[in-house]
Amino acid sequence: LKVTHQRAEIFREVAQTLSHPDAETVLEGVRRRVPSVSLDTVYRTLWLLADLDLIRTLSPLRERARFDANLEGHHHFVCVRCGFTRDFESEGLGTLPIPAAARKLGRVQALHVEARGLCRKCASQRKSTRTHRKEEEKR
Amino acid sequence: LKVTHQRAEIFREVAQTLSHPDAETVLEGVRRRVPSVSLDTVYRTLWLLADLDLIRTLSPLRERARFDANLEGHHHFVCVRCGFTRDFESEGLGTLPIPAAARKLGRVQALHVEARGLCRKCASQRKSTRTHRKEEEKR
DNA sequence: ATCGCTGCAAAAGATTTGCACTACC
DNA sequence: GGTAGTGCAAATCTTTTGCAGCGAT
Repeated sequence: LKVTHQRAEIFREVAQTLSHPDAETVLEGVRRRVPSVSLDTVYRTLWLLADLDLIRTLSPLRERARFDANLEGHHHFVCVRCGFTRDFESEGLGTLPIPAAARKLGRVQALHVEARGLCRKCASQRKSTRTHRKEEEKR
Repeated sequence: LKVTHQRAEIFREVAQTLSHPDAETVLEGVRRRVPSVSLDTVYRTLWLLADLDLIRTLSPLRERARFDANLEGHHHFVCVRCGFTRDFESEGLGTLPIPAAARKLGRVQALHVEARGLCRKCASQRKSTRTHRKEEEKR
């Protein structure tokens, strides 16, 4: 597992910005220094770094758009292995004050809490592959 | 703006499940009752319903994968208009107890708070189009 | 010489769009 | 008859994969 020029620059690019860039944006940045890098190397490297836990993705899953008809009770439990997602409600969370640090960044309209972990099923099975959401149980 | 058979069934499908389905999954469900519906109608209808605020998407944005090298301070401010996203930290949020309702769904490893709202720039401009993240400022 | 890494090009997957057809007021 | 909604097929966009060449051990 080598620290190549490309890999170093790709990591540097993500590490040095505050903007949570997507792959395309990382590519633009890296190309200023390494004009020959290709988008697929960026993807490969980003997921590699994520596997090594050197970076994370914003959303814990690699996802397509998902929809939700529950307009209340806006907190979610998400299984980081299989994508199982359910709403939950909590008194305590409903009344959280908006943190000052968040307010500095803009006008906050709502706080959404995401509880990440393993659903019951995955917690008992524990394998190690990164799974995709087709395995999610549906009700 | 009509309530067609398809639209009613698509809404019903999302409203009746707890699983936050993606478009493909909605299609499967609706097809049991309306075999002729097509995937593009499902998409069109889902986004229509979202525009009407009858349903929501799980993530506030229509997004591609985004990456993050900050492994601490895991809370995010997200501008629902332009996608501007920044970390923020907060003492209070770090010590939140894990809600019992979440614990029922699985083994919770961490709570992530997302503060949704309008960034400073969007808060001053206020237009009404759904925007995409290319407009995000990058630093 | 081998093995992993890269770039290219093509493939795959997800979502959107153009267009002609249908249904309804 | 006109307008909005649908289905189909093709287009687009994002991400992944196969493969051949390259570079470092």
